[in-house]
Amino acid sequence: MIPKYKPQDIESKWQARWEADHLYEVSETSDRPKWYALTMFPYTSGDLHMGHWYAMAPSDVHARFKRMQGYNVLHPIGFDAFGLPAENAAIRRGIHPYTWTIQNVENMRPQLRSMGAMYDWSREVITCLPDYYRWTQWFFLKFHEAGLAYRANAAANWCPNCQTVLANEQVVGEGQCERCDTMVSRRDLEQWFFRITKYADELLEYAGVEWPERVKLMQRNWIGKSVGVEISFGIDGYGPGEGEIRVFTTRPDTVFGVTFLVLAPENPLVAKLTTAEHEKEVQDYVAKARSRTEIERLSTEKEKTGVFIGAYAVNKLSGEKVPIWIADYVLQTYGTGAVMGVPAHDQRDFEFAHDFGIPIKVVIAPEGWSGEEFEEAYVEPGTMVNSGQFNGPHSDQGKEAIADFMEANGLGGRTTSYRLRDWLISRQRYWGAPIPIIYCPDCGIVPVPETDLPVLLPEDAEFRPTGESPLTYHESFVNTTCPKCGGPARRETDTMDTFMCSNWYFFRYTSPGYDKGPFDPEKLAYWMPVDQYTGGAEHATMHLFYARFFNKAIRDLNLVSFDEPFTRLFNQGTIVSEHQKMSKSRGNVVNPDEYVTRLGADTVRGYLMFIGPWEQGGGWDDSGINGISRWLNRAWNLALAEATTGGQQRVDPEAENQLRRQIHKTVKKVAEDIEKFRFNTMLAALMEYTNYLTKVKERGEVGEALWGQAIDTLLLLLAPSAPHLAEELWEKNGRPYSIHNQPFPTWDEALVEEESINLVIQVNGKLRDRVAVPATISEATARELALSNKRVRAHLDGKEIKKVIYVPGRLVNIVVG
RNA sequence: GCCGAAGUGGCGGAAUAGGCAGACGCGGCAGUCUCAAAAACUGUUGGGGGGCAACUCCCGUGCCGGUUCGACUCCGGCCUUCGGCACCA
Repeated sequence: MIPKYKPQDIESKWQARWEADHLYEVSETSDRPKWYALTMFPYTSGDLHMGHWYAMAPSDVHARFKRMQGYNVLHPIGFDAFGLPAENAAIRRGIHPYTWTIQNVENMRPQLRSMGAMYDWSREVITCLPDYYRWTQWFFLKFHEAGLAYRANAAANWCPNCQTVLANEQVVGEGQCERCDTMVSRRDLEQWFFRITKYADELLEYAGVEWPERVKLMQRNWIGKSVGVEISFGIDGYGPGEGEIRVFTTRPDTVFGVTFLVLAPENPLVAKLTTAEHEKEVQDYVAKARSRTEIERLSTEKEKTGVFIGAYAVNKLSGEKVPIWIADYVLQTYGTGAVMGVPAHDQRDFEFAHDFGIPIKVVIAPEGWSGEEFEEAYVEPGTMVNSGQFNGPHSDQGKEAIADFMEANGLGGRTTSYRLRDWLISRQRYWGAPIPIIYCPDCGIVPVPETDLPVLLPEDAEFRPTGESPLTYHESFVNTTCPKCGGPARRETDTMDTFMCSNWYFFRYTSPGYDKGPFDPEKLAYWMPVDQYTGGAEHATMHLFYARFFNKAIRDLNLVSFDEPFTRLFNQGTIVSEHQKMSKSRGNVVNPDEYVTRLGADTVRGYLMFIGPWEQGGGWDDSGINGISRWLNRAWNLALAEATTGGQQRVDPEAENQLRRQIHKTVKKVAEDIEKFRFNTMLAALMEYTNYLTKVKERGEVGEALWGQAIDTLLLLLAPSAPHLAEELWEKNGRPYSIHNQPFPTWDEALVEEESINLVIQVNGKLRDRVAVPATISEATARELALSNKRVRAHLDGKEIKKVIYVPGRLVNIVVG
């Protein structure tokens, strides 16, 4: 009698055993090659939900596979714990952010354990604890020392009613505060930046890494490198040296076509140049523009808006006077905060000029153009016209000629512009790592000495909205003494962006208890860089980009020796529920616990892998989960069944031969699919294998030895995906503990190749018949077979055969006229 | 809007150096077991037409067009959905 498969009885048992045996704890002394398998650590926003499982279960399968392949695998876990949700929870529920966060960690730990992942829990990292953020602050000091950190003015969302700074997420609807519905405005604050733009060019390279092209492309577009020319325009009424407007353009060849200039509403020149009669209108427009989001401002869909400020610029090449406007589609943060308007050769300028009655001047002629008006901007290259001394050549040469001329005459020069801007890390919030800076009335900006770290986040701060950073009102925190002169001084009250915490958690995993630095250099040298990083596709630009910058910055501080932190990257898709990403804040989370209780973790792991390609994500729908449950049940019964022949029935050598091929084919498919994260087809192959074994058992044509080998292979192939079930069956079948210390099966390529194939026969590309033939069939035989085929002949019927196409091992296509 | 992906049966999906569309699973239908039901197991299942029948023909991968002996796959143009857009993480 075969015992029933009850995941509830076996899963917690094995989890406890593995942990007691320290099975998944790793050290640097192994003689196996190292493999660092990293999954993006979860944010402590509440309970673990299906979205977390979707990220973590398949990556655990991959890590387990690598372990069985013979690697010394580090697969750590930790918690991203600082940030806005904890502060919101604190305000809403009146609990301290620390309490709320740690409660969530306590809830998530057993949930994570219930997944049966091979995490090395001895290396857990929590970013909101002082022994961690001490080093986050230390890195800030190093960046400051190296000139990578600086202060500048930057706008923040400001709710005039709540008197507080709002995150973008807290601005809802048409730009209202999520708490009180008041229209949000922008407020300039002195804030800290990291000079990420210094690394813009290096960040465009991906030396020695295997990343998906689409992620690299997104990051390259995020950097937005564009090579062009900065051109100086004079200002009417101002003498040389008294004022100029610099614009950035990639099209210097069109400079004679400039009929207006547009400044960003925030451009400091606006106040200086606006004439008295336009002042009211300009001020109103600037105020309106500042309340709009960048996404709204840059939309090419909406109607163009802008106002004339009353002043004129002078085109130094043509000597022409053109009006100066302001418009919200020009951003102060990109280029020079000013653009030249060439309506004939830029579609956005064309529409702007059309709407406001500005002339359109053609300077690049399309082929065959004879002076007619344009219906839309002509953005392609062409012949230079209406451009004074530069008339005649192709615009590609004109571009260079004009750039040369400008450089020679001091009117501008070649330059490179980036869409990327420096990273604003200041947050006017409580729940983050305090920025370790002191402001002294005498000495100015003074970094906190390393020996005084960590700058502890005070527990008793007022974190409800007040109008200032919460720490500002904490007197004993703010008031301190200057480390330089010993006089009274004030602390920086802003905290750091949580992306700074997540920039280096994977370094910390290599030596989590280390207290002489952020990490033990020797252990770091052993484990880093990360061999395989997996995480949500939504992190393609921000986290993954900041972490690369961080790595390069600390490399230049001689803290690490490698250029890229993550050698291989895989971004899984998003699991959606109610048409949106699953998240606590959206209230659409699905709790995995009830499924684990009812069907077992192995089933949930399998189902999440089976619903589709991991990189695509998909909607949560549990209607198919029983299929996985049933399959694991079948595998269970099969593995514990009596050997098929029992020594009585006759062993059929052909059946054994076929089974042997099936084993090797399945091993190959499973190994290759796990390697490439194609978990859905990996499981499909295992199901087919299970179905095949069921038939083999019914027929009873194979001997005990081979059958035992077939079942062992099944369990070993299942081990990464269903670790508890595989371990239990391995033990029940008398194999030595643990299955997770066994090598992954290998395959013999000769046994994978098919002996016979189905030759497809087509007429004019349409399938007419399939014939089983030996894989070694010759072309002549295949053609002959096709032409003499009964079904084919019916379709040839008197028609002329034009040609016959033969694809070896696949098909014959007969083309008739 | 911009950047990046994806659209295939009733459903999730499989198949791309261009070569059998629908693997595997869910659901449905029929059957076995049962007093009965559930569970489990077996068979069947893209749509339409013809044939008593073994069988056979036509249509079919978001939409429109193109390249090719042959297109889910390549090219051009749309539509829809999802992720990101710098203070959610």
